Amino acid sequence: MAPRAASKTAESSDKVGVICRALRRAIIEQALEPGAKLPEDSLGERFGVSRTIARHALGQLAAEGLVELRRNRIAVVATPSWQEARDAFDIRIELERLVVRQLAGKLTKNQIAELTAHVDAEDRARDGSDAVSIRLATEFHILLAHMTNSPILVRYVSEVAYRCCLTLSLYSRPHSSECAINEHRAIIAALVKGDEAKVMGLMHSHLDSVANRALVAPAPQRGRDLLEILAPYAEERDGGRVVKLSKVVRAR
Amino acid sequence: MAPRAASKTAESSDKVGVICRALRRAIIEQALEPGAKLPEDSLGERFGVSRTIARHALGQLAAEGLVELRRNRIAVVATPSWQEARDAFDIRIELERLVVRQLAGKLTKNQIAELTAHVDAEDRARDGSDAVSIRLATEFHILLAHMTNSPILVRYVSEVAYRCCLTLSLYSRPHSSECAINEHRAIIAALVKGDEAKVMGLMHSHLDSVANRALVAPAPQRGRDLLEILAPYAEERDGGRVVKLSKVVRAR
DNA sequence: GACGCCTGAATTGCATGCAATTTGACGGCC
DNA sequence: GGCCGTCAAATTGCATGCAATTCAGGCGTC
Repeated sequence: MAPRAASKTAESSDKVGVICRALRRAIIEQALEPGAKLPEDSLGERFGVSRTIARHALGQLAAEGLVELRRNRIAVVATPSWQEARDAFDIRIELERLVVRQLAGKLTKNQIAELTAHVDAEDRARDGSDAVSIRLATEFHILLAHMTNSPILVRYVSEVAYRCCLTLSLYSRPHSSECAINEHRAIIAALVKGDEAKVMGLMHSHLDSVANRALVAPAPQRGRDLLEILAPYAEERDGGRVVKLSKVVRAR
Repeated sequence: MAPRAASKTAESSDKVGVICRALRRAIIEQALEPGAKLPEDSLGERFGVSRTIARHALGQLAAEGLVELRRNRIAVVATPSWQEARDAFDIRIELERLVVRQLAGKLTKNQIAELTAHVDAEDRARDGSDAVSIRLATEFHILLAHMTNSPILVRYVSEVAYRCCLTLSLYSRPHSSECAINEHRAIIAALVKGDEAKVMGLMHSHLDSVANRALVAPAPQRGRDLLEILAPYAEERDGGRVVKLSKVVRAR
C-alpha cells in the first residue's frame, strides 16, 4: 500500500502534520480526555518544535472541531454538547451513505482484501483495550472513504468520524462498539454484491445504531461541563442556605 | 438578531478571522482568480499584520480547500479539478438536503422574513456584477444552514458552498446563476409549508441544476491549470518537431 | 534562436523575544 | 470560616530575525 502522502489539504509541512496526527490519535484513543489542557509550549517541547508549530497544529485541530481554542486561554480538547454529537452523527450518516453509494460494486480485489484484513484486525483487537477497538472501528470508515478517491469526501468523513469518536468517549457507556464488527462485514459483503440501495440502508442503520447505543440520554453521564450540568441546581438550597456556585466554578 | 459571534471553530483571534473572511470573499467574488498568488508578506502588509498572522490565515483557508499550500512555495488560490468540483456538489446536495429536512415547517416569522429579504436582495443585484450575484446566491444557502443552529452543519455547508462557488468561477460559462432566484423562492415556500419531502426534492434539483449548468463539460474552458490541460499534448508534434513544454511550464 | 546553467532577489520555515492577558494563591477583611 | 482584592507565575498574541529554499533573469553555449 502506498504511504498515503500527507492528507494534502494542510498539515503538509510535516512537522505540523505529525503533531496533528499524534494528537488526533491521542484524542480518539482517549489518552487525552475532553477538557484536557494543551499548552503550546508543553506540546512544542514534547515534539521538539517551537510554539509556533504547536500553535499551528492546534489551529488545524480546532478547525476540525477536536480542539477548543479560546483567546488568551490554554487550548483544550473539545467537549461537544449532546446536541452537537447528534448533529455530527446526522451529517456522518449522509456522508457515509454517499461513500457506499459511490463504492457499491466498484471495489477492486485489492480493496476488498484490504477491507477484510482491517475487519479481521478489529476482530483480533476485541480483547485489547476499548480505546483501540474504537479507533479501529473509526478507521474502517475512513478507509472506505479513501477508496472513493475523493479527497473532499475523505476529509469530511474523517473529520466527522473523529468528532463522533470523541463524543462516544464522552457520552457512551463502555463496550458499546462491540457488535459493530459484524455490521462492518455485512457492509463489505453488500458492497461486493453491488446492491446500492441495500448497502446504503446497511450503512444508515449501522451508524444509527452506533449513535443510538451511545447517545441514549440527553444528559451526559461523565460530564466535564460542570457548569452546564449544574445550571438547573444553581438555585437549589442546601439546608436552608443558598449554595454558592463560585467554588464549583473554580473547580472547573 | 445576535451578532453571530465569530464562527467559533477557529478564526476567533479576530485578526486571523478578518483576513480569512476578506480572502474568502475576494475569492468567491473572483477578485482573486484560481491560481492567484498569495505571498505571506504582501498579505501581512496589506492587512497591517505580520507574516505570522497571514500565514495562519492561509493555513485555515487551505484547510477549507480554498487555498493551495505547497511547501516552500507561494500559496495560491486553489484550482479544483473538474472531478473535485463534481464531488463537492455531490456532498453539498446531501448536506443541504439535511439542512432543509431539519428546517421544514420550523421556521420562525423572523427567519422567513430574513430569507425573503435576502432573495429580494438577490433580485436587486441582478443588474450588478455577476460576482455579487454569485456571492449572494451562495450566501442564501449559508443563511439557511445557520438557521439549523447546528455549528457543524453551518461549517460544512459553508465550506462546501464556497468550494462550489470557486469551481463555478472556473468551469461555468457566464450568467449561469440567473434563474436560481426563483428556485430559492420556491424553496422558501416549501419550507414554510413544511413539506419535508417536497423541499428536499426541490433543494436536490436546484443544486443539481446549478451543477449541471456549470459542469457540463469535463474539460475546463478557461483553464488556469495549463499543465493539466496540456498534458495530453505533451508528446504532440508541431510541424515535425516535438514541442517542449518547459516554456509553457514557465508561463504558469 | 532556443536551451541550460548560474547567481542575486524574493519567499517561505521556523525559532525566539517582548508585551498583554489569564491563572491561582496568598493575605486581609467581614 | 468564607469572601474578595492584589500580585507573581504561567501562558498566549504577535512581530521579528536568520537559515534554507525557490524564483527570475542574464549569460554562455550549442
